[in-house]
Amino acid sequence: MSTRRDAVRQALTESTGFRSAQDLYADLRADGSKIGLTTVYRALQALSDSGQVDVLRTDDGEAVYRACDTESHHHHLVCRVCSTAVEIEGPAVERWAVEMGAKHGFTGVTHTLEVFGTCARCS
Amino acid sequence: MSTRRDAVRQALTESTGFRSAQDLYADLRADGSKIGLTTVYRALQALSDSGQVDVLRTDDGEAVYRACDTESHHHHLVCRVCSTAVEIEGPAVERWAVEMGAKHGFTGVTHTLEVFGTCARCS
DNA sequence: TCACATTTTGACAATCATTTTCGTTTTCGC
DNA sequence: GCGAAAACGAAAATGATTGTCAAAATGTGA
Ligand SMILES: [Zn+2]
Ligand SMILES: [Zn+2]
Ligand SMILES: [Zn+2]
Ligand SMILES: [Zn+2]
Repeated sequence: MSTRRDAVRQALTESTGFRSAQDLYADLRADGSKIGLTTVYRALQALSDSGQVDVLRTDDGEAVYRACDTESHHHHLVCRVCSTAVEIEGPAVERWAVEMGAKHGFTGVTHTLEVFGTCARCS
Repeated sequence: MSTRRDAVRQALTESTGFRSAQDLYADLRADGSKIGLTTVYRALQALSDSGQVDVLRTDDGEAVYRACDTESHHHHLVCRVCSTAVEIEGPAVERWAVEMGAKHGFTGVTHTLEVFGTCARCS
């Protein structure tokens, strides 16, 4: 892994919430890095492809990323205000999704699930 | 509701799956309508604002819409190939999301949840 | 250390869905 | 019919993301 990619991973790790490529680019430049926007996008692409970071879309379609503690399947409880996120699990939901798919004849079932709210600090 | 908006709603109703604004625009023009792309976007905006259609984002961030049978809260089982969707419900999931939010001090909890798979016909 | 192949980088241009603008057309109330 | 307000649509503007391509960094064997 190159130095640049590590810088992006690092910047992401320093945040508890989800950040966009543009956010990270601004952060890195503000810290004095000469990294280019294209490189930030490439690093995030590689990191998400290898499952090292999670991606989700904001309401307006912008992609935001997060370096989670675990790489195993999980979901997020995200603050609508500051975007801070908590990793959560729901075994029952996992089962429900698969059952629902089977019930309607769907195969290769997967799912996306995010919970939003306003965190204690932002309330 | 104007004639144009109705045309958009109609085009959406004729499909069992999710369609993008661009898709609907192409469909309508193909049917001989002189509708403009801007109007399609405005109609979809209004329809989703009033809760008459559901919206979700594809992996590449494009917004896709669907005129569902019910306006009450529900989720979708979507075919990855043809985008056909089935409306599904999961009372347990609804409770789980709220509990999870409360457990971490989040207020005003909502959630997004979509199940994907390959439908029987597309398998 | 040196020449050369390979990978990474970043400035800039190109895409493409979506939004804005703004002048024109319809619709509505009277 | 008439004027105000709402709806339209063509064209320009936005803004995130991707493609291009030459320069810079890195690795490798001699
Ligand atoms: Zn995560
Ligand atoms: Zn918060
Ligand atoms: Zn299908
Ligand atoms: Zn729900």
